[in-house]
Amino acid sequence: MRKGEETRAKILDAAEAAMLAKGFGATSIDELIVETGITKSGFFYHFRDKNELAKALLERYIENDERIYDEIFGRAHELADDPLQAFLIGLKLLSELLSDLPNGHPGCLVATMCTQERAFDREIQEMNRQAALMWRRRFGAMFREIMQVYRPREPLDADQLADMVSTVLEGGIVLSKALKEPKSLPDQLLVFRSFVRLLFQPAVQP
Amino acid sequence: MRKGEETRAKILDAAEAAMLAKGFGATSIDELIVETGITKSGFFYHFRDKNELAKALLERYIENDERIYDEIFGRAHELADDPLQAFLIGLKLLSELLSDLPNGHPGCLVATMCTQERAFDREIQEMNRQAALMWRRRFGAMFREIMQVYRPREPLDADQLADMVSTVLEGGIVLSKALKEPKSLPDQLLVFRSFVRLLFQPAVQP
DNA sequence: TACACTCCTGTACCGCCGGTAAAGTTTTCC
DNA sequence: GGAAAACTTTACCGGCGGTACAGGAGTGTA
Repeated sequence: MRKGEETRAKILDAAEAAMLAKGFGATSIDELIVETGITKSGFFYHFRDKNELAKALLERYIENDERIYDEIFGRAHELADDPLQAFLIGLKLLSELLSDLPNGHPGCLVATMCTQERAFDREIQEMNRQAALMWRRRFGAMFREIMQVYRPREPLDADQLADMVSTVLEGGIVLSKALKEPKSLPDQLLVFRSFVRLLFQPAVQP
Repeated sequence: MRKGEETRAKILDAAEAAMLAKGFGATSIDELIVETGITKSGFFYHFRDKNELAKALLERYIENDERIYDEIFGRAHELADDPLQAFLIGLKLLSELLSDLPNGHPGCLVATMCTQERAFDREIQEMNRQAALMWRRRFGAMFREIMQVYRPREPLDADQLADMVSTVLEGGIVLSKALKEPKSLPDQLLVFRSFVRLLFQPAVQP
């Protein structure tokens, strides 16, 4: 039982790296079993087919993603009581974490599965949707907290602002990859951070 | 000659739709020739291999993309002399254009080829990079114009702001697809528009 | 009118890949 | 020690990307 999960994890690790680099279709089961040191039948013992693999992959990815956000914004809330300050600190911590990735962000599985949506079944598309909705709920709650203390200078919706976090992250990943500039992603996040600060901080001087 | 270009265009049309929907790997040449009403040999007469097809596809896509931006921001500059107003009008026009797409944005080829980068050769990766750099130059020039008239309230770099346009577009496309909410993309663009207005418009009241 | 050139079709073939089937073997855990 | 889990082995299938090459139809041109 323990051994099985280990092998499964090894397959998922290899698959995740390959899928993020080459996409779903270009990642062959054969290459995964070579990298994992397993036979083809061994692979199909763990996953009924490639779609099942994709599902397991996405599930694990989203869980990990949530864990990271929990940690970062949890830490941010320890460092500041004010909801705006906590959020700004969270964005900074996230930007620093992304800066520290040596080869840049490896890519977002949600995004790769969105840009290849018709290659996956409805269940996966629904998982993707739920992931995006969870991001909206998470950051939306933060913006609503902030709005109870600060009045935004522009009448923007908390959910739309929350979506902007996801947008900047997903867009920043794409741009970083296109430009081959890993710094772009953390930089874009800091630009967004400036916007948020500008939106909620009271106007300075007369 | 005329006939050949026509067939070529038909292949590219079918390929673009399929690639944006399913990705590169999941799009088979066989399905393209069925849709185009051509034989397999006929396909390989036009494109040496699948990578050649991808290259032609990307080239055409980027040209069209540039044309659209030329039109929209050209029109915006006709409607306002002030560079900030022109840019804000341009974003609004772009948002409206994206709102009018009945099934939402079909996806960005640059993004799909970035999220599957290792499936393509270096030439394509370089084309992608050049496309992102052109966006940066285009919007960077606009922000520099704006900055000659308005002082930003936060010390942000024109190129980073330019990249933010690409980020919001690419990220908005991903989010729209994930959420299955076509409105998200134009909405996110309008949120960004509010940020730009906030950044450059002088503070109201003492 | 003939030729050259573009734009294909037809046929036959190759190896990789996703997937199936089923029987057998080793490893792990209780 | 025995059952269940975790595989291996072998054999096979059809689809797909790609190659090779011969042939043919339509078109502009000398």
